[in-house]
Amino acid sequence: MVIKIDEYSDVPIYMQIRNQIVMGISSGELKAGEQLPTVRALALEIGINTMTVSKTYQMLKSEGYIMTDRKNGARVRQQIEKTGIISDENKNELRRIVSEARISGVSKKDLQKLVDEYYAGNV
Amino acid sequence: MVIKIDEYSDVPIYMQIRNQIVMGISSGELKAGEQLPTVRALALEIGINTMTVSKTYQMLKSEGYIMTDRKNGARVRQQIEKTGIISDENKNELRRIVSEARISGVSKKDLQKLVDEYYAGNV
Amino acid sequence: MVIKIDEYSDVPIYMQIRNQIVMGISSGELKAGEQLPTVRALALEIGINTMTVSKTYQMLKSEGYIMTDRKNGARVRQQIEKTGIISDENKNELRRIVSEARISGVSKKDLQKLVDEYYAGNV
Amino acid sequence: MVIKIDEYSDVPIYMQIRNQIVMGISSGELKAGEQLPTVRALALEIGINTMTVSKTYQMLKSEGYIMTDRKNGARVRQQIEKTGIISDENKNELRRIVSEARISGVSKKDLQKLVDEYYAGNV
DNA sequence: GTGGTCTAGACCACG
DNA sequence: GTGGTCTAGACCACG
Repeated sequence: MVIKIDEYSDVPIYMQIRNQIVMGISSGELKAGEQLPTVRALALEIGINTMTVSKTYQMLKSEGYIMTDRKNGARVRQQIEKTGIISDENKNELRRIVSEARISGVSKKDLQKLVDEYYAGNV
Repeated sequence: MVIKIDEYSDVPIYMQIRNQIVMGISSGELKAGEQLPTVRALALEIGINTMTVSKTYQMLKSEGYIMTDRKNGARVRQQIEKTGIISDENKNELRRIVSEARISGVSKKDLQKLVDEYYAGNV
Repeated sequence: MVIKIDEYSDVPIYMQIRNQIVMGISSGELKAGEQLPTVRALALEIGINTMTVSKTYQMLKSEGYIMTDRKNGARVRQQIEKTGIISDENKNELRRIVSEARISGVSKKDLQKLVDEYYAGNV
Repeated sequence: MVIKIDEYSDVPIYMQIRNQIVMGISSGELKAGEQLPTVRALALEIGINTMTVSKTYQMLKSEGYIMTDRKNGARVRQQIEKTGIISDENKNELRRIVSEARISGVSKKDLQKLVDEYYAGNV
């Protein structure tokens, strides 16, 4: 899986990586149990500091998306907890995005289509 | 329209206000041409620095949501440009949210329902 | 509140600080809403790097014990969520400690007395 | 006695094994003088490196929980020293756990009940 | 070889 | 002035 950093983005690098990995898991590009690159390898590949990647992995770990062990590096968790809940923060963000789209004249249908695509993972 | 600041949120205050005004416009709570409170009044009401509100208004203006004139203060724009486009940033955020929801076991139907509600503005 | 670091401990520094702040909140030494020292001030006082203190504050924040904002620094949260639950990790640790104490010939009464004291916060 | 490794835990494997053996001794599941599996056998059973088990046994030996001889392998010690003392580290950990539980709204009674259960060994 | 921790130092946005 | 992010570099325990 290829991680791409947008250096002009306001989203911190460690968060950009985190988001792409989460989207990779959701789309199936990253399978359960699959090995992630080592901290050093990913840092080298992206051209950033190992601490930054480390921060990403610790975040993903505390969120329950991945597990790390010193022998094998990081792997996608086999069983990610299915709470069935959308966080208040994400609801708020979703509402903001939908609102902005609506004002810009985007139809509800187009929005729904986008959600469909992202949910299916064919992006 | 009542603005509520979440002091626990990581979203900067000026952005929280901006988002609530945008959502107000989308839902129809704020009509086209409607007067917004003065920077000073809003700052006083929320209990924050006038600079922060000023930053919000400048942002809303540059985004084309509101217009300001010396006589009447800030008003919601009559004609907000309908580009029919969702920004790449918002698409990315939407995809992230959908991905996280999907992994958490939220059904596509529930997601679509949420989008419906936010689009309709009955929140 | 005075933070003391044991440099010979296996517990990471950021965790030692975190633990002492949590115990301070529990004992009432740190009141709800009370200001914590700034990242820089605490780092200087303890003689460690600001990053390490920053890590502590971010952890306490994500755990819901404190809140941070750029204007006022860090403060103990007013409302800490009362789940009424002891984490599996803590249960395991507790069981380990009780087991070791029991083997060493510590009476159950003495253990209970210790729990009493720690619960009351008179330490 | 069955040893179970939690691969998601931050506790090192050699420590997880050590803790389970100590808890086994405390609960009576492992009797004084009882034979422990050989390093090789246990490593094979758990599916880990022999070095890791070896580290566990060395630790248990230096702590006075087991003794090893060339002929019989490792055995639970007949006379484990009853100092009647809880180490400062364990006291600190206990205090941390009690503090976290208290903040979470766990009653002292529930905590004491847990200590009772762990002390009795009916877990 | 792996992730985890820590330092010294820097720059940034928010307010 | 505040917390947040990032770098370059180092050392450590685990396995």
